[in-house]
Formats: sequence, C-alpha cells, structure tokens
Amino acid sequence: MKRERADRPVAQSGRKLGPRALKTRERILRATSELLAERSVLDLPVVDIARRAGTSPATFYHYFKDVDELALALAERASEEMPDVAAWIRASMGGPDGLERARALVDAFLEHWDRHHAILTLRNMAADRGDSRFLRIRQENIGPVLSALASEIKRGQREQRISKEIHPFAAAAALASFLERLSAHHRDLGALGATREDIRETCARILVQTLEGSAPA
Amino acid sequence: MKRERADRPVAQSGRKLGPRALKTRERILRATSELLAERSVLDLPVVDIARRAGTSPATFYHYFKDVDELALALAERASEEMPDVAAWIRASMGGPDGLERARALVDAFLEHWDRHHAILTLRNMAADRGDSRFLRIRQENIGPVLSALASEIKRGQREQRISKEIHPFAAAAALASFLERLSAHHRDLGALGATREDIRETCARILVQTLEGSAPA
DNA sequence: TGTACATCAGTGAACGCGCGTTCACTGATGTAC
DNA sequence: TGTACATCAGTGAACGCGCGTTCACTGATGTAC
Repeated sequence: MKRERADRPVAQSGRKLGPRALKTRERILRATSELLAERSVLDLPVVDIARRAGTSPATFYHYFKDVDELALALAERASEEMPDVAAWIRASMGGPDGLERARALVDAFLEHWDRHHAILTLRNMAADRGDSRFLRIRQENIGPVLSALASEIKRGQREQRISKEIHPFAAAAALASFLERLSAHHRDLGALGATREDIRETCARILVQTLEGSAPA
Repeated sequence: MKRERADRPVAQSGRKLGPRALKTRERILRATSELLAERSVLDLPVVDIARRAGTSPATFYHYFKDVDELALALAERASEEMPDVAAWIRASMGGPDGLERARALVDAFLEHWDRHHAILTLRNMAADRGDSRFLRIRQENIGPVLSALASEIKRGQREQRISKEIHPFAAAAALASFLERLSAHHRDLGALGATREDIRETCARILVQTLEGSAPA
C-alpha cells in the first residue's frame, strides 16, 4: 500500500503535486466531509463527491485510488487532532481536583467527536467490519488511552483501592467504550432529558469512581 | 409499512403462506443469517442469498420486499430472544448476593450477543444510520434496560448512596453502552489478555459499584 | 519580451459490471365431484 | 378412485439503472533561450 502522509500528498501517478493540484485535492477532501455530514456513510459515490467539489470523476482518480483511500486520508487527519487524553489520565484522577481533571478530559473527548463525528463513525464502522487500515488508525488513537486507563487501574490495585478481581484492560475497555459511545451519541440523549453538561459530569464521575475505587468527594 | 409478525408471515402478494412456502421462507432467513456471519454486513446481495437458500432471486421477492425487510425480520426475531435484563436490574444489585446477580446479568447479555452477533450489529448500524424501523426495534430492546438502570440510580440518590450530580439516564446510557460494546467485542479483548470470564467479572463489578455508589464487598 | 516546448491539471463521454427487479411461464399441490 | 380445475409455489431469462473506472483528448502553467 502506498503510505500517504498528510503533509506530502502525491498523485496516483506518483508525481508530486503542484499548488494548483493541492487545492483541488483539498476541495475533494472537503467536499467529502460535507457529504459525509449530510448523508449516510454508505452513500458516498465518486460522482457525487466530484460534483460537490466542482470537478469531474476523472479528476478524482488523479488523487485517490478509490473512496476508501479518501476516507482513510480524512480519518488520519481527524485522528491527528485527537487530544492527548492518555496524558490527562496519567496525571491521575485522585485528590481534590481529580474530578475537575476528569471533567476536562471528558469534555475534550466530547468536543473531538463533535468536530469529527461523521468521519470517526465511518472509521469505527470500517474497523468493525475488519478493514485493517482503519483498524490501525483506530488502534493508534485508542490504544494509548486504553493503556493509560489500565495502568491507573493497576496502580489502584497495588494501593488496595481496587479489587484484584477486576481485569485492568477489561475495565479500561469498558470506560473507553462508554466515553466513545456517549460522545458519539450525546445528542440523542436529549430525548431522555440529559444535556451535554449532564453527560460530561456523569461520565467524569463514573470515571473517577472506577479508577479510584470510591466516589469523588 | 406492512407490519410483519413472526408467527404470521405473509407473501408480498398478501396471501397467507402454506407449509411448503413457510419452509422456503425459513430457508431464506437461515441463509441470510449464515451469510451475515461469514461476510460484511454491507455485502448481502439478493442473488447470493437466493443461491445460498437453494432458490432463485425471483422467489426471494415472493417473501420479502427487499433485503432490508428481511434483515428487519431477523432483527425482530433476535430481539425477541433478548433476556429480561430489566427484571434482573430491578431485583437490585445491593446486599451480599448483588454481585452474583450482576454476574448473571452480564453473562446473559454476553450470551445473547454471542448468539446473534451479526444481526445485532446490523441492527445497530442501521439504527445509527437513522433508519426508523431499526431504531424502533433497538429502542424496544434497550429502552427497558435504560429505564431500569435509571430507576436504580434514582433510588441510590434518594438513599444518599449516589451523588445528585449524576444524571440517572446519562449513567444508565453509559452502563448500557459498555455492556453492549464489550458483549459485541469481547473476543477482540483476548489480544489484551482478557478472557470472557474477566470481562464478565469486570463488567459486573463496575455495574454494582455504579448502581450502589460503592464497590462490592 | 516573445516564442517554442514540456509538463501539469482537468475532463466529456463512453464502457461495462454487478445487481435489483420483473415478466411470463412451468410445475406442484390441493379440492370438488 | 379417477379426472378436471383452481390455486400455490417456484424460476430462467432478460431488462435496466447506478455507478466505478478509463481513455483520449484539451487547456493551463511553467521554463528555456
């Protein structure tokens, strides 16, 4: 597979791109983002992308092998903007301002999803489907978060705050799961009377309680 | 939309089905389940379903309007087998055998997903995509679980075990999210050294801790 | 400053595949007498 | 028990749409002298 770096895009022919070409490529990426936000992830034909970008299908193929590759480029770009949640976690949720740090963390997660909802959904669907390229991106994004969470659990276990019966990575996966899912779907919870703030607060508290072994003060 | 009951299937023409026809219909449903388990949810052409069922595309259309409707029938069937998790939750997780009840609950959830993994994934994807028919089924399935969880949280808040800052439905959604996600993906966690038992135990403990406000004994 | 040429960038139009869907028909099963 | 007829169940073959993809070409931009 031709590995594509965001800062060094290349035409399908392998030639480097001039400034005009870069702009066109950018228009195609942007058009795809827009379409993605407007309709289903499964309904993304080359023709429509090209039309939206004000160009032709033939041009599309100068820049991308197929729609998947384009989606991959978008997913990589979105993933790069993922906040460094792992660092926050390592800063620990204990002590008096632990809850405040947890809130900031959840908030960053929510915001990241708000900004890239469509493409992150696509990335996860493709990964669930088993596509190794999207799995890799997802793994690079979530992996460090899982590790950081698991480390905190282990620390809690050493310090006797958390039961040894809990499996650090299973717990980490559980926490990451609901963080991600609620971030992706927090709007739907409005129907149940939960605002974005409610979700942030609730997630932060469950997070602290699980990592610390007891509810925050 | 023609509402279809599992016990009273009807041909597209509206006629009732004889025993021979019922068998054919059943073969088509089964063939679809098999294909679903073998390949991506997005790759399910009528021709392949018919071939696998040992019949022809034309026959397919005697029984179903399109693949979506067929998937809907499968999803309804799978949903009917959902264990009554809500009842378990209302039985409470408190007291000495609360943890044991939580384990049983998580186990039932895991088993349900093991049995119907492919079609439940399809159901959730279709619901996420915004398809109202699949949303309805999903809602009928998860709704009672959410309500039961939220009620327990509220009870905990009345009894001062749980902070008022937590939003009952947000917390319920968080718990249901990770239960569902880990049930769907528990095999992938093997790579991180977590067995099915680890996952069951860990989920059960997080569940109890969140609903009770403190870790189980 | 102008001209010739090379390369870059873009595209209209067509081709063809896969697949959903339907039509006109055949064969199987049941029922009346 | 046999025959005629109605209805049920199933299908081969074709049609046509949507879409991915490519080809042969045009226009734009840069460079050499």
